[in-house]
Amino acid sequence: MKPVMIGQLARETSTKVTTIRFYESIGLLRSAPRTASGRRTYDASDIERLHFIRNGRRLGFSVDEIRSLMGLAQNPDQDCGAASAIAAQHLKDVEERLAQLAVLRDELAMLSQSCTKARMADCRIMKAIGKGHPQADQ
Amino acid sequence: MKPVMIGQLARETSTKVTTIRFYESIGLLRSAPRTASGRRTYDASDIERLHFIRNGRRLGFSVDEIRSLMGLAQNPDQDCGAASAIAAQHLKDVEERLAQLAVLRDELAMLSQSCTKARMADCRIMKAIGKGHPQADQ
DNA sequence: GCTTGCTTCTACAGCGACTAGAGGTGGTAG
DNA sequence: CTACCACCTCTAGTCGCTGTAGAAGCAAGC
Repeated sequence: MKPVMIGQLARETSTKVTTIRFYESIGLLRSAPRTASGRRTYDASDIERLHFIRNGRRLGFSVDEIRSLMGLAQNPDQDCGAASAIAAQHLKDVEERLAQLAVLRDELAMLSQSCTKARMADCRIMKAIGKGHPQADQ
Repeated sequence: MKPVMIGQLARETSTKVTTIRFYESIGLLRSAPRTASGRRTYDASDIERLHFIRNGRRLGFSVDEIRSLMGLAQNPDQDCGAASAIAAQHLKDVEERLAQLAVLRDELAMLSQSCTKARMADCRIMKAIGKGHPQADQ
């Protein structure tokens, strides 16, 4: 019930103090009320909100997406179509990156396998990376 | 044989002009010799070098890794153990990211599936992201 | 009341790998 | 001669933080 200071909030949400201040500076968290000596104080709703942000980030949502989601939550009676659309789009993005990364991995695996422990000048890895033009000495 | 200007180099390597200048500024490309009027000129070896850089980047190597690889290539008689170590490490990193991303995808897929087209206030997606603390109104 | 040591404060710079823009010069084609 | 493009430099912005410097607040022990 009683308000906590920034360090306590940081501990409870596994967030760095500097990150909390950063979130405030970009308007993701409200401007926290201050004590007489200027220290930020937080209540239960701030903790909740920061949990939401951190979980959102952990799930790979951008700050802007999180901002949108929290904005949508302001209208509790609206249906959640917009929110689920954001989540669906994000899932699609992640799936795409996953596919790209898998291609990359295969390419790198081939590269690594091709190594014959040669001299640098004959290294297949170097040749593979340098491809695009056959080697022209000098 | 004849030297080319930056635009031509950009076209041949599918690189933006600004990126080429950026690579020069960070020492990834040499300081290109200039014409009388101050324009950069490039020869075949620059094209080759830039191909190497672009392919390396496409494969996800960091600029520093590329720098190291190109540095190693200066000693053509050394064996390529160091180069293949860089590649192997990078492959490992990619595999790790891939695994993390797969976990993320699964989590997001569950999230998306859980949507019941409810009011925002009852949205399961929002609740799942906000987890960490049960909702306390106000 | 003084010191110690932790927490908090502000303000700003830095990361990586570019990208974009402003504002200007050089060279050439019609 | 003028229009147009390619090129130049320099600076700032992107994203999501992280780290630093230097000052001040605050509780506890002596």
